[in-house]
Amino acid sequence: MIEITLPDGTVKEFPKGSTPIDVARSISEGLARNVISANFNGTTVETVSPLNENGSMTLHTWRDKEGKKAFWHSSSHVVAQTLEEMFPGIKLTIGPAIDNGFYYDVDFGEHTVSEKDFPAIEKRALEIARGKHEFKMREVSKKDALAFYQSQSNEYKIELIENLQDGDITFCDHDTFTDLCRGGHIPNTGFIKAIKILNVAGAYWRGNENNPQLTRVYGISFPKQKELTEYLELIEEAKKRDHRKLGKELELFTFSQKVGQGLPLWLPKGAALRERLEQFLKKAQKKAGYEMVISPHIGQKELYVTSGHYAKYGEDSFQPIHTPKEDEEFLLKPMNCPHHCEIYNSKPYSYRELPKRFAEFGTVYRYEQSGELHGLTRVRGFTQDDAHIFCTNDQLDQEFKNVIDLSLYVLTSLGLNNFTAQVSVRDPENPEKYIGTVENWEKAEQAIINAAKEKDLEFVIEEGEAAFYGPKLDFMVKDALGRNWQLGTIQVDYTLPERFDLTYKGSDNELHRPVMIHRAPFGSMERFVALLLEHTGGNFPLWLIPDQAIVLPVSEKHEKYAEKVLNSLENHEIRALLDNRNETVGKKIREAELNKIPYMLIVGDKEQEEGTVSVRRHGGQDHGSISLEAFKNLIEEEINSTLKPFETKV
RNA sequence: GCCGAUGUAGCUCAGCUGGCUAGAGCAGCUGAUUUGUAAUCAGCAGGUCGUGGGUUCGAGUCCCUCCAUCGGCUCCA
Repeated sequence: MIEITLPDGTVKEFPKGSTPIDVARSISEGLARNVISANFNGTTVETVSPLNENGSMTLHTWRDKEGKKAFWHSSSHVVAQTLEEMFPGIKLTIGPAIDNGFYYDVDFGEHTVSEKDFPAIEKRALEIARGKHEFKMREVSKKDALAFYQSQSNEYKIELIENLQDGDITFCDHDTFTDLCRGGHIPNTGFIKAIKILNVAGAYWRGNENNPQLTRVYGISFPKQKELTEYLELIEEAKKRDHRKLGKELELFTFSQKVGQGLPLWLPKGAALRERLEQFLKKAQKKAGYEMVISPHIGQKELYVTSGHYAKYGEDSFQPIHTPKEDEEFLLKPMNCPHHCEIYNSKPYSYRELPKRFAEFGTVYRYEQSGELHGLTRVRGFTQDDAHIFCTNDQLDQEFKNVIDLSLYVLTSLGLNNFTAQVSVRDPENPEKYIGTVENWEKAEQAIINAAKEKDLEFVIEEGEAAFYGPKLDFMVKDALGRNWQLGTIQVDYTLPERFDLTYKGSDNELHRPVMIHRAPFGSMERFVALLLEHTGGNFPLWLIPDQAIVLPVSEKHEKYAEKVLNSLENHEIRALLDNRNETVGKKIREAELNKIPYMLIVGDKEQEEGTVSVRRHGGQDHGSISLEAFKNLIEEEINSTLKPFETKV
């Protein structure tokens, strides 16, 4: 007998050789039917593999993340089998589960696969699934594994196997299909009731652009057809929140081929919205002891050679600007830090004056690869809500924590509560990607981790995601389709102060090197507005939205009164429009709804007589006829309930 | 930059296997209507079919170049 410990702590005895499904059956028949994946002593095991020792077990169904992973991974096997049948001679590489579905990277050789092939692939894959073929794992010697893939001339699998230890190699068989696989499958293919091939895309072998490019086939599968339908509907709904679509509809920003790709043009409503965001942050920053500075949009090439940016990005940047004078070169500024270092350098500092906190809404230009540009989230010209804090080593910890507070204030004030905090550190494999001493890197990484811990911030550590000059704490937010974007960032930097020879006079009357914190709570105005659009669907908080109210006169007779109302709103600093077109009230309401204007003020005979406005909230809620004073209070209350002032200890 | 797809009026889209002066709805303009909580009616105007080239008697439709956009990959100071 063996003892199995379940997640709730209970221990049950089973005959040696029992399977996770047997364990599930001991709990309930229903669970036994639904269990599709299991974890034994911390590793994923097959639901049908015999257990021969004591241990702790977690069972997974479609409802949890691990279950979905097994489900989608298994589906990738079925799709791979289908592709191999339909396109003989292709070379399979890897096919993992992802957050939403799975993919398989395939070298299609002579074949091409396109959207037209999807229905046929889906049909055949489902046929295979219906066969209820069991997934069976078996151990294979390294020699046999290599021989298997040599017979298929599959250099990719051979490369994978060569990096594995003999004895650790397993194959998974189902139906006629065999794949190199470390396991984690559903019991059989019959659980898969719906399969959708979503798209194909290029992907480099092992993620390296010097390697051959494979075709990545993305798909998703479900245990019920209905769930697939619902998923596809969800995607359609999400597309309606696409910031590119909303930005156009709400007249916030645009792009022009003539101006150039990746160079956003902010329209009046968008510019006003952005201005409001900037004011919001400036107010908080003032409280937090920042001083505003301004620096030019270009700088001498030497400036970026000093900072190290030129060596790192010079070739891939906008190329230098030349002047009538020979040998004179300027670069469009790709970041503000070197300028701020020189601002710091404009005078000597005593330790008593630190920290210095220089803030600037600095517009920068980066020549992003054309294929990377994406709406307002990835552009070539953008404005960072940048600031650089110059402080002593002793102040670093507190300063960093203060910046975390400010960043959290920004995110939560705007309702972006579903962020992930990510500590981005060096890639230990590629030290040549970074500048600065190992000692300083360790100090900087430790400072960030300590501050994040002290702030009780839940965070993940990502290796290789650091900036080339220092580690950072990033706040990641997902867009409507679930893609992760970096918004706020806080970075600790010991390197630039060295390179720019920044100093301060300490209490010991000696010169010391300050530490530098780079930070941007929004990240960039462009990306922040984009994510905010996708999260709110264009229904911005009242304090931020371009037009807060619109006055809708019932007929021409009420135009005078409507103008009076508008005037009064303006006097109360309520941003309002007047729709005095010769249209029906129904139509004006419809358009105001489509334009997502929060409050519609309908004025007709009744309101004119009583000196009131009939208030309709976006979405249809009726506040009835109330006085302008009451409406003003309504707006004020709503704003005060969402926009709290920044509290700080500084 | 790479792989794949897309590009017709301000917007959303139709235009079958190449064949008369390229269509619709919305938006716009003009006029009528004077409207009470998500579309009043009529008329008018609007496109060198992303760009340049080619094939053809004939190209929105087929082929090539470039540009832009979309989905990924790589990159992201």
